[in-house]
Amino acid sequence: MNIGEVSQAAGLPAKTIRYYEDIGLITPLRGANGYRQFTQAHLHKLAFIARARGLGFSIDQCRTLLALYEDRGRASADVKDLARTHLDEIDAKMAELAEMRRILADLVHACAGDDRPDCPILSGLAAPITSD
Amino acid sequence: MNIGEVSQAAGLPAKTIRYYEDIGLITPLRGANGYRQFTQAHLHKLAFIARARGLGFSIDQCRTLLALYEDRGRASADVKDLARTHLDEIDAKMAELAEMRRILADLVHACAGDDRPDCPILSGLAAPITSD
DNA sequence: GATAGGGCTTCCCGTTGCTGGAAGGTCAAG
DNA sequence: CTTGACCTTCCAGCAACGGGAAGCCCTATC
Repeated sequence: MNIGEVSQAAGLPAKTIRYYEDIGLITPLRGANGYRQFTQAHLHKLAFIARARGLGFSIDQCRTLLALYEDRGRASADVKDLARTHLDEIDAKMAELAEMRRILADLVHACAGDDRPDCPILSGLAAPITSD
Repeated sequence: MNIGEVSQAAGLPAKTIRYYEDIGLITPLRGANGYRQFTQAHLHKLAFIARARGLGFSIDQCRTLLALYEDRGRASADVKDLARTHLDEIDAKMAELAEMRRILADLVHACAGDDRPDCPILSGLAAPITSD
């Protein structure tokens, strides 16, 4: 397969696939014309990466996941550890966003949003909300 | 004030403040020795930016917020629009994270996490979960 | 006056994960 | 033979800084 075809099949832009080759995630063969040649195994790997990325795993985590995937002697505990680490990262991000959201929603709620200049949002940014 | 002092007072790394100058967010004066000279007004602006960044506003949004802040004739509706846009962005990110979290948590839950190689997490990544 | 230390300056590279674009080779169809 | 869709490489850039080098500046101490 050429890159266009795997791109379609894996749901990844060709640019991304070239990038993945650059950083050593996959290593397609080359045809006589210099075109990259992908096998079903390559496609399988790319789809694997695409899904892992879709779950928010970093490229480095994907690299580790791929290595575990291809290591038939792995312990599932290792995979689970990695996944749980990532789950914690997600939870941390969600908590951070929730906190932002909470404060921001309060400010938005307090703002009249009319044509007058008084704005609790700007005031809130100009000085932290002191509750005394 | 020198950069170290405002850095402390605004809670921003000196590097960040220099960067903000680079991109035109603030324009401190310069002393005879070439050192940046910050006024209380500069500090105020930096603290404003720091809080806006803390709420997740992009640099560009901060630029707009600053402009609105300094425009005494602004309409609070403009501020509210921007804030609401950002609120929507936060909601979108949270939804995306929640969806990742949901799937990932399922996979983690299904994984024994022992020394055997069978791993639903890897299987789930290798092929999407088909419920038929 | 020399020296040590801290703070300040600029400059340039690295990060993450790509994306866009230019300049050019290749291939199949008409 | 030409057109157009592929493919190739390389270079640049995004956000929002952070690290570190090389080199002034300022103050304190001896």
